[in-house]
Formats: sequence, structure tokens, C-alpha cells
Amino acid sequence: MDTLETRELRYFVTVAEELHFSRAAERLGIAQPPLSRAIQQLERRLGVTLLDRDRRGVALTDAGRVLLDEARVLLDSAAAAARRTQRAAAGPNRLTLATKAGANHELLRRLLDAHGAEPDAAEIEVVLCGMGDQARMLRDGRADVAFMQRPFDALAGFDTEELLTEQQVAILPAEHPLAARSSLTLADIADVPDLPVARWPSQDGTYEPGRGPEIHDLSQLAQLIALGHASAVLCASSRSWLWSAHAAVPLTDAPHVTTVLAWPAHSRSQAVARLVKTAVDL
Amino acid sequence: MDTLETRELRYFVTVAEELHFSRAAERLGIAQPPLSRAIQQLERRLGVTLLDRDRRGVALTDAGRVLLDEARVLLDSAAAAARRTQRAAAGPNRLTLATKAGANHELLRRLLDAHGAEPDAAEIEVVLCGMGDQARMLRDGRADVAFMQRPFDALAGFDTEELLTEQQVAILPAEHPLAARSSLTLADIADVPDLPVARWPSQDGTYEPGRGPEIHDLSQLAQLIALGHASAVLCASSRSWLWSAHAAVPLTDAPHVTTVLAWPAHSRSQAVARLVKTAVDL
DNA sequence: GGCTGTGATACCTGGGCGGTATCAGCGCAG
DNA sequence: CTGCGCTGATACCGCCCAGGTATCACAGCC
Repeated sequence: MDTLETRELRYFVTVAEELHFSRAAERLGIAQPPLSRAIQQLERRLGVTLLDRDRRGVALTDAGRVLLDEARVLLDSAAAAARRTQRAAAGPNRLTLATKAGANHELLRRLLDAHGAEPDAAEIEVVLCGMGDQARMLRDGRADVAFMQRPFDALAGFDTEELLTEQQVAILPAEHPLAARSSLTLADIADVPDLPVARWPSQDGTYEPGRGPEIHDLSQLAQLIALGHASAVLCASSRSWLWSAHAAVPLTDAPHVTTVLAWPAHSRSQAVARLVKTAVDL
Repeated sequence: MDTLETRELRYFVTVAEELHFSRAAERLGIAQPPLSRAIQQLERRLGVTLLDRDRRGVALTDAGRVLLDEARVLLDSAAAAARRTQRAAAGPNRLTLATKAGANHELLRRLLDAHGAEPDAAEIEVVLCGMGDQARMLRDGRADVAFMQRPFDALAGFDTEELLTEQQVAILPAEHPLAARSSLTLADIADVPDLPVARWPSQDGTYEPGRGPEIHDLSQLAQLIALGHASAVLCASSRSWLWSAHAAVPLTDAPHVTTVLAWPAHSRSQAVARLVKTAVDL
């Protein structure tokens, strides 16, 4: 029947991305004829036409699109497997935990303290990464577990354990009139002319159009708010790092944020299991 | 660095399962020396010792155990990718939906009706499978979506959409004294001497020890209950197929059951997306 | 009609996969 | 202690196939 070789998948993905055999061959560092042949073999083995080569170029068939998606995650998973194996060899009882700036420090600290107190606790290396990077780090095997937040982070494909649900708050300059209010709504802060809501980059690093300043960093944000040039919406635990120039006002209509511990769905690691157990008992 | 070839992974998994090079080679249909060499190559490429070969046998190292887990899901995923590609080629706008006997018929029917009414709806093939088989069918690419139930089915690694939450009920012979009650608890039915609770097989097909009759089939169960030889705990929608000789009594303390629509987390299929959208709007 | 650029075909070469034969360590029966 | 049996490792060889070069067939286009 089948058994897709990873070499063939690598070749196919490159051709599917370039839609051009010669360029794909160049990217792969091989000549074009062997590449053509490899793709033909793959098609023959599967009994499926993956690419339509007619005049003026190459196009993916429906089946080709399916295989492209599948092959991408397969290759990523293979690279991840290699990394995880190497990490397991490097330190038998070590874990890498990915989190992001702005996640709940207190909670993480409590988790690490509790886990550290257990017998034969794994040594935990905490990696701070950018806003949507924890998912990537879990997926590509550079991290074993991650602190993530619903509904912000994409949790598809991970196992998760809910740790804490909290309200969101508006972070405002302390001297701004709105800061005196005991609660606010999203509408209240959405269109304040002198206080635009700061904008975070989306997954791909670009910014949605909008008025607020483009932010990529919490300290940047803190600075801007302290200067009275921006507001932001963050989860309530952010209060822990606020300056005296900041004020936090609960938002009544913003969705609640749940901090979760996430790990690859198929993980059978003892160390991960122990950490999760500690987290559940917290 | 790396790029694990699937051939190597296949070899490694077999050796790790047999813990014996010669037997593994036999299972793989090759001679022992090339197998030894392939494993050595894999270890050298990763820079990791996967197997301890000392006197009297072969043992997995920690890293080897990690790679074994990873490799198994990788190989399964590869086989799944091949199947999905072939299915996509066979019928471009077809979906296979896996469900189990005992799942909510009404709900499925409503979903299929609603979806069928949409423009360019996918043709949906419904596959009935055994109790825990939907997860396997999703994982190995024989199904695109599945009807599953929380907390019974393992949903790790899938994306899900909740469809309906319902109470569980005890199914009893109609003439049994307990059948007259308006509600029951799990304790009420747990130890009725003449009415043991039927036992379902677990994932691996074996039965937990216990008193109740071993069941593998809904019609079998229905028969046994009608005869007055067993009781069962099922979700409330099971009422739809009850016989007149059956009675259903709500259980106040059994966990609620949520029927979910599940699909592989990385699926980008348009057809799946449309079906899910229909389900959400239901 | 050349010219350019596409992917496919033909054919050759070499590395690597798989084969056989054999070795080296260890346990064990005697 | 010694030979035997069993393990996995090593040595070496042959052949297949991945990859290279050269070329073709076909399309668009000045």
C-alpha cells in the first residue's frame, strides 16, 4: 500500500509551495529530473494525482491540497520528535515550560514552588516567548508544557488542564478620568479619543489596522500607558506588575480569561504527568 | 541535524517492541545486520543512544522511550495522511462520519438533514463503529468527523464542538420495582442482587472484573434488560430506541453526557468546516 | 520561425540498503 | 575450563535506486 517516506513528503511540500519543479528542485538542492520522478513515484504509489501539470504551470488537485496539509504537520511532527528525543537524552528529568509575558506570574510561581517541593521533581526550565509562540514551541518539540490562555491562544491539538479563570481589566493611566470608575465596559474604553487601545500583533507578526499604538512588549505597553498615551485590556492578574502610574478597572463585559496548562495530546511523559498532577492539586 | 526517515522509525519501533534485533528483523522481513546498522545510523544522526545493548538483551533508554511514543504516532499519522489523500481523490466532496451505536440518533439525524439542505453540501457517509473506535478512525484517516461523548471518549488531540448535554438514565426492566421510581441514584442500582449493571468492554476489548453480564452490543443489552437480567446506564436520548419492556429512570447523581462533534485538530478541510458550521447553527 | 522556459524522458554513476559469512561477548551445561 | 548456543556487531559484496547530465516535447511569444 503506502508508507509515505519523509523524503518524498519534503519534496512534495516544496513543489506544492513553489508550484514550479525547477525552483523547487533548486530549493531542495537537487536537480529537477529526480524531483519530477520522485513526485511521479509518490503519485503512483498512492494511486492519486496530486498535481495538474498542464500548459502554463502546475496546480494542486483537491487530493494534493489534502496531502499538503497533512505533509506539513507530519514533517513538523517529525522534526519535533527528533528534538524531543534529543532533549530527553540531554536531561532525563527536565522539562521546558513555555509561557508568555503577561501570563499569570503568581500562578506560575505557585506551580513551580509546589512542584519543586515534590520528591524527584523534574528540573523545570521556563522559557518566555512571544505572544502566540507557545503553541509553536509545543508543536515543534522545543517545549514540553506551556502556560496558555483561553480564548486567546489556539489550543487545538493539545491536552489542557484549566488552572484559573479571571476577569479582564482595563489598564489606564492613573490620572485619567476613567480610572476613577469602579467598573467599565468595552464600549467605555473603545473610543476615547485621547486614549486609544494598544494593538498586539497577530500570529504572523502583522498588525490589524486601527488607531492604537502598535505594541510588541509588555514594558513598552506599561511605558505608553504611564505616559497617558494608551490603554489596554489584560487579565486581572496583570495588576501584580502595575506601576503607581497605572490604574486597573474591572471590565464587566469582557470575556473571562482562563489560564490553562497545555501539553501535546499524545504525550506520555512521566515528568509532564507529574507536573500536571501538581497543577490539578494546586 | 535530523529528518527521521519513516523507514528508520518503522525499524526502530519494531526493535523497541521486540527488544530483540533478530526477531525484529524477521518481523520486518529483512536480515539482522542491516537492521543493526540502520538503528546505529539513527542513533548517530540524532546523537542519542536509544537502546542499551548489554549482556542478556536490549533495553530502551529514556530517550528511546520518548522516541518510541513519538514514532508510533508519527507512523500512524503517516498512514492516516495517505488514506485521507486517497479518500480525497476518490470523492472530492464526501465526508465519512463515525458514530457509535447508542449515540444520539435524533441529533445526528437533525445534523444530517440540516447539512443536506445546504447548497453544495458534502455527501456524508455514516459509519457505525464499536464503542471506542471513533477516535481510532479519526486518527488513522478512515473518518473525517465523529460523533463522540464526553466524558466517555478520549478527545485528546481532536478539535470538538459541543452539541448537546444530557442527563443519564438507568434502563431497567419495566416490571422491576425500581422502574416505578421517578428518579434514582447510582447507589440505588449499583447493588441490586437480581439486576447487575451490564459491563462494556474497555478500549482493548477486555472486560473489567465485575458481576454484570459482558455486553458488546446495544441489541444484546436491550434483550438482556427486557428479560429482566440486567440494568444499564445510558444517556437520556437512549429513550428513543427503548422497547415497551424497558423503563428509563433519571439518575440524579450520574455525570452529564455531552455529545460532541470531533475532527482532527489540524484539519483544514472545507467540507468539515461547513459541517461544523451547520452543527453550530443547529 | 527561433527563442525561452516548462516538465518529462533517457541514460549513466555511485552510494547506500540489504544480503551472506563471520566475529566477539556472554551464559550455561558438563 | 571448554565447547555450545545465543546475542548483536562487523566485514564485505552486489544491486537497486536516488541523483546527476543531456536532451526532448511542447507551449507561449516576440
